[in-house]
Amino acid sequence: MLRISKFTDYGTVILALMADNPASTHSAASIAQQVGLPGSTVSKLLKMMNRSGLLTSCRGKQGGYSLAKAPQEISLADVVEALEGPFGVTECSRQNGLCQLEERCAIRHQWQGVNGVIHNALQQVSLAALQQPSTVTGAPDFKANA
Amino acid sequence: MLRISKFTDYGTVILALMADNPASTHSAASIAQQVGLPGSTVSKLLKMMNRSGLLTSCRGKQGGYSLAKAPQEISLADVVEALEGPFGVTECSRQNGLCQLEERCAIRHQWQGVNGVIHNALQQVSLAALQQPSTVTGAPDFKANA
DNA sequence: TAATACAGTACCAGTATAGTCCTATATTGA
DNA sequence: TCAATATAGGACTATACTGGTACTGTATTA
Ligand code: FES
Ligand code: FES
Repeated sequence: MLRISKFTDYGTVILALMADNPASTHSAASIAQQVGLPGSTVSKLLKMMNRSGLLTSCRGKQGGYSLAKAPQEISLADVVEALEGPFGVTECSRQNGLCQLEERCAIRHQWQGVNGVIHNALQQVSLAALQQPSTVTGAPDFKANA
Repeated sequence: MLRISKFTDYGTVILALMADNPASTHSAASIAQQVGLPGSTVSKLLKMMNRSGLLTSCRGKQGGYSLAKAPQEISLADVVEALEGPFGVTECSRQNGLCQLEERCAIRHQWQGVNGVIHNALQQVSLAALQQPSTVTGAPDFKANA
């Protein structure tokens, strides 16, 4: 399926929650409780997003996580890449040498174009946009002639 | 990963090949040979796409598959849906009752918007467009304000 | 120094993916 | 009629990924 993993989905939910109070720090436990997911899962996600640079962390009492950047500057593309690695709609559009058809494939370049378009789409949706109701609409504008 | 399956990728390669000769019928064996994939795999894909209505088939000698519609009228979205089922970027954006967060999730609606945008993007790329070099470009035009 | 909270990683079960194989059925042509 | 061709429809396998859990270690602070 052309689908993001549940983890990434959860990640966006968590980040959206944190974006409500961008200044304060949030502990894994409190986030888990608010969002209704098992603590261990939330903890794992926070660790991953921290390692990818989306969050900053502090240990000890009063510790927790907070957003590394302003909500306007974190996009869905950032979250996807943080939790799922390099962006690629097809195996082939992400990196060379992964697809056995690469040599004789006539449409590889086209998929890379599609990949760019979708990546771009996700880049234009920030955490801040997620908080506002129904801001994400509109059809993409292609130069594809057909 | 936000990625289509290899099968779907292969499917587009096969359809693009068939779109070169939209009129004639192509046997599974000849397609496999041209595209460089194992015959059994190609056969499976053709059967799936036939059942989804993308292709028409004819058995017996001189039999084979051909496109059910003109190359201009078959989009990447069609192929994805034929081979991967209903379109949904997130578990939740596709159907109700699949995600445990549904009730308290603040951003479900936003993901559905993103889903629509991506679906739309794939709908705008047809088999005919795949054949031409570098026709797929351009950034999507969002109303998302951030 | 004890409690808190993150860091890292290993682990497991369930599921999806990619690929193969086998039997049945329809069509054609000799 | 018969044999060859070619699709129809599954069942089946091995592998990889996903979602979720558990455990050990380290930093901070009251
Ligand atoms: S390069 Fe992989 S299918 Fe085209
Ligand atoms: S409804 Fe599933 S994460 Fe929002």
